[in-house]
Amino acid sequence: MAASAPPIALVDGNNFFASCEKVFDPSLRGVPVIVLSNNDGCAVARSAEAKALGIPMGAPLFKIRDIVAAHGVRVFSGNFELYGDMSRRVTEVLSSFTPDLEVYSVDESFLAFPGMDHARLLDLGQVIRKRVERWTGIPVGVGFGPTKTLAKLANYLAKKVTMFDGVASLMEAEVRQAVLAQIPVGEVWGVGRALAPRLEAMGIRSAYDLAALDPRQARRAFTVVGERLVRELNGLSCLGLDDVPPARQSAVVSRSFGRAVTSRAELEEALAAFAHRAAEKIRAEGLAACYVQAYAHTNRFAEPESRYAGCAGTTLIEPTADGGLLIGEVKSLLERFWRPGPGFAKAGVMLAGLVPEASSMGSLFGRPAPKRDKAKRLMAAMDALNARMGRDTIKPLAAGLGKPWQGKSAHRSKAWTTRWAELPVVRA
DNA sequence: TCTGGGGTCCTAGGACCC
DNA sequence: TCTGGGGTCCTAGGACCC
Repeated sequence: MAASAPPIALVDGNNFFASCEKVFDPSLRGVPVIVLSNNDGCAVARSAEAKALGIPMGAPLFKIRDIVAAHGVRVFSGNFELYGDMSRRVTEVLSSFTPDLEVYSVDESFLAFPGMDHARLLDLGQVIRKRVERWTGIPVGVGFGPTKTLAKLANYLAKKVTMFDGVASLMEAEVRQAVLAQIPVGEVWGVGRALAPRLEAMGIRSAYDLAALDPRQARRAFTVVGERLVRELNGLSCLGLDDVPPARQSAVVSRSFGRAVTSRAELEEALAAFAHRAAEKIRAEGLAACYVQAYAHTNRFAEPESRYAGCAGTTLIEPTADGGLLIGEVKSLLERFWRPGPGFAKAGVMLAGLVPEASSMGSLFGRPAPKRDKAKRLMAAMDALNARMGRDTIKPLAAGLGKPWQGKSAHRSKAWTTRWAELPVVRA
């Protein structure tokens, strides 16, 4: 056999958001738990017990009220501050195993183990599971493969097949031969809603069928994405491990409203709040934006005749991360697409064309340097205070005090780990 | 009554230039 | 009558991911 590719592990949290809630509330053990998206809209995480009740991923809460009531399902509003912090803790534990780590999402990381003996991988996987669970309280699954795509598939098996006890490996070609035919093609990482039916129409039903496709044919039918899929499934690594996260290209802040917004002043306030938050995000990464866009639309499930979507964007004279300036921009953008009448259900602000702040050296037409520097110091002071005292300790008035447009969040748990006032209390 | 948010990559097609 | 070809850049939109 050719020198095989170094093992890659995919480690991910089981039912991550639901597990985070369980860590801090012992009464949730053995009980069905769901976590809702923003605005208490859909179930975005389900504990094993909730899955067993047949609650589908992404189910709108109003459609599962009956199941929730009948089985005493515990319902939580998304507490993303908590999940973010728990995610950071899990990553910290994982980095005790290898420096070669890519944080792929809030609940998933790829880890590389070059030179590791394949025979020892399953044991290593169990050690990882135990350490993460003991140190953070979060149960995880581990999948090993010579490529990211195969590591993802192995992770799928680790969860799906009880016998694997949370750890599986697809390092060996013979194992893949035996197993891939059992996996529906739609489970392959990168095969989504649109691609799966097209593949099935071609008679490609399993991961095995897809792996057997001629890469050139895959490219013709499904672009380079398809070709890469086929190669990755055959153990040829096309997707490297990014241990340094690539610089972000855009930042979006958007929200669904708690109720339809019909007042222009309210919509303007919401957009200002989003612009403020988006500016905060890019400042935290030392970036500045060259382009800003604002948008708002009515309920996307409404009758087509009554729908309206407005959107406007502008290129900035000089890159900026100044919240005050960006708030001014979105206000004038709103002027371009505002329309009285429709009740807006959701709005958002996008900052794009992000560049390192240091490279924004101003322009002939930009603001004079002293004014710009003053704004910069103001932003830095605000960020420092908010970092210490908690988000929105201070914020621009334009971003609103009342927030009548704010989404629903009726079942929020505490920010147990990130706010002093909400620290759990232990009684002996 | 009630249906998330935040990203990336890829392609097609138009504008523009030589 | 006849009306190039190729490259680049930008944007919009689709698909995918979690």
